[in-house]
Amino acid sequence: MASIKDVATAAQVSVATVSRVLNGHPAVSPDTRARVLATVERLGYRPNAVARSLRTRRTRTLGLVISDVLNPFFTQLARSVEDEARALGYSVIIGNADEQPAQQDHHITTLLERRIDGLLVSPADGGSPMIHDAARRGTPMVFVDRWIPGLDVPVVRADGRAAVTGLVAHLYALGHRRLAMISGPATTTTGHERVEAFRTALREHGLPLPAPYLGQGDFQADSGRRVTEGFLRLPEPPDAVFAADNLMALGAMDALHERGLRIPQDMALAAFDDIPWFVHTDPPVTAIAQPTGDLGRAAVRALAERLEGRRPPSVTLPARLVVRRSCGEPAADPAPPGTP
Amino acid sequence: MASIKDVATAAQVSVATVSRVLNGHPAVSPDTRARVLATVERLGYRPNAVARSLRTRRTRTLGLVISDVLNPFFTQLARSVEDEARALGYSVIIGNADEQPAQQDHHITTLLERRIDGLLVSPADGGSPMIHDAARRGTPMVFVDRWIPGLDVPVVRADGRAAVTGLVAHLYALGHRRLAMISGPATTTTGHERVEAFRTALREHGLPLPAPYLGQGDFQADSGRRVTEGFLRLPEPPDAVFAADNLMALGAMDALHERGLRIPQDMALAAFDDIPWFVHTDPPVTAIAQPTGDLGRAAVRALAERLEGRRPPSVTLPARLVVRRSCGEPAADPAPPGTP
DNA sequence: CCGAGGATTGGAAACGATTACATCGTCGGG
DNA sequence: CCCGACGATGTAATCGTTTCCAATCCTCGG
Repeated sequence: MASIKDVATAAQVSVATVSRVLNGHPAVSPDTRARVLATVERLGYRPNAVARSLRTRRTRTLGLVISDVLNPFFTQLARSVEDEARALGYSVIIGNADEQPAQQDHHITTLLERRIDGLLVSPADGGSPMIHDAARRGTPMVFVDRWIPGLDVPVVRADGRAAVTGLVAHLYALGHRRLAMISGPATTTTGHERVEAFRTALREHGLPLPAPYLGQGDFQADSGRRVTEGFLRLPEPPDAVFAADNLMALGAMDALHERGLRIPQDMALAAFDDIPWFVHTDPPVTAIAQPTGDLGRAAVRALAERLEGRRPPSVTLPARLVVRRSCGEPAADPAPPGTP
Repeated sequence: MASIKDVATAAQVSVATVSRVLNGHPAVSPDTRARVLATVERLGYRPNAVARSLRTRRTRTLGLVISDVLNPFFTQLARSVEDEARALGYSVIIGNADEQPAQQDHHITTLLERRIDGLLVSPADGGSPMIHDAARRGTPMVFVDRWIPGLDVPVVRADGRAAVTGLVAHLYALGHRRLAMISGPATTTTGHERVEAFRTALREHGLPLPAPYLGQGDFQADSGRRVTEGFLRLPEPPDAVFAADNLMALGAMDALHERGLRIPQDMALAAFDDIPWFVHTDPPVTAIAQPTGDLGRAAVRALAERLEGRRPPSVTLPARLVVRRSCGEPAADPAPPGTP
């Protein structure tokens, strides 16, 4: 493959001049520029980003480590991250941790070896030594959605507490009193936070959250199914289940359908994270929607600021309740009454 | 950040020796090795993959250009590609074309500049000059799912024709006679091929495919909705619709639900591409399932072979019909009667 | 006791760009 | 008429590795 030297030779100029033309440096005479460009075209020359990065010590690449590509929430996030990054002139390398800390660390390692300019992470666990390490060494970093407490790293996330409160009120109003929850891993901030919000909201309505009504999931569909089956075996099963993410809600639906139970008559169901398919499920699922696109874009912008030397603040955006039919009657139409 | 030179100095050896230790070269004495490794550890040294790639002219990175990250089919594909690539020691950079040739070319350009070792593409259109160019220059390349005719590039894909025939038979058996289709862009091979398979299958049953019953979509949900609305405005609307991908099927469901029409009583619906959510929609959607994971893995293996200098053959795997309830009664259980 | 040959190790040349600095005309002002 | 400045270009160092080749030091057989 042709190198800058080949172009220089063919155009009868020095490599410095070719480089200047390619980088739009002003100090090049118009006809030299034209000659170089013509030669570039003729040889089909493509600059070698590897060499360029070695010299400039910048790759114009961002790393994004997410916990699960198959989760539509993260897919949408990745999508908006990529869009915004492209607009800012960056490429994105996505690493899928699959909710496994080991894989997450593998990705972080290779991303750092590749000398990405900055890192966007939604940590799969609370204490990855690799992330601590990266943060300590000053890798420009921003957390999205989930974060690790105690690190001086900006966090871009949605606050679902108000929406959870709204959801509990909604369930209460519909007559549900035995509310259960399928939680995410306690090691993730979102896993922990959503449970706390739920517990608090229940307390405000004078409802308990007995231990058997709090099932431990791992944000994957199977765990939702397993926990739901556990609920159903209880002497007094809950009459409403709140899943801490969309995949576990899916698992819960599986379990209920399998037993021939109807939603919401036999059991109400709600989920954290809204996804396009929730409109089409049977019944449509009431969910708490995060402003996913905004999260991704804000995270990239924050990271870009860090790369320019500034210290961007954390960003918290509101989530909102989207009422559909999986908790009971109302829902004349899918217009969201939740927080704005 | 510490470089190999720093390690060499600190360990009192030459950079050559450090490099040998790092690459597992045998000609290093055990205690030198130990000393170097200790130093690496102490300094927290991370090899610079950029410099390494410049020297070795390999990046151990594969590029994957897909047409739409939000489409679960491609997400799953990306997932399996990444898994297999990781197993083979490669990283993957994903580029999302969003069904836009311009964005596709942008991604291919930057991937080539980054000197990825090989390229996996599911082209968004039929004639991208950029792809032709890359192929002509000998970039190791493999097409997945979609391909561009006339290029000497291996194709890894699923053949849906048998399954489409099965689907039409299924619809016919259920009494549907006015079958319509929402097709993908004619410029994509899959778009074209699925229509032809459908048309052929109809002919075998003595059914016509009148022009108004063939709606042009673009593989995105909105187009499915739009085309379906068109069908409904026809003097004699179809009684069954086959969408050429899952997103357009989603759009079709939207359109039908909005008008208060029931599936399958008012209109049967089937889709190409099976996705986890089709089990939970109202009603569950009959679909043609591609062996997505196998496709991704086979594609990576083919590309890896090309990188080792061999010339892997194209691979075609069968798709199969998964009968659910969106076309009519039967479906005692979701066991697929289609092709094996 | 000597040279061959193996085991270790170091020196230095790439890889393909960017960029500080030097060079060389040319030209306008004093 | 001379000088400093400016515009256009070239030279060469540099980024952090890998790897070819040579040098060194032993060990051992003859």
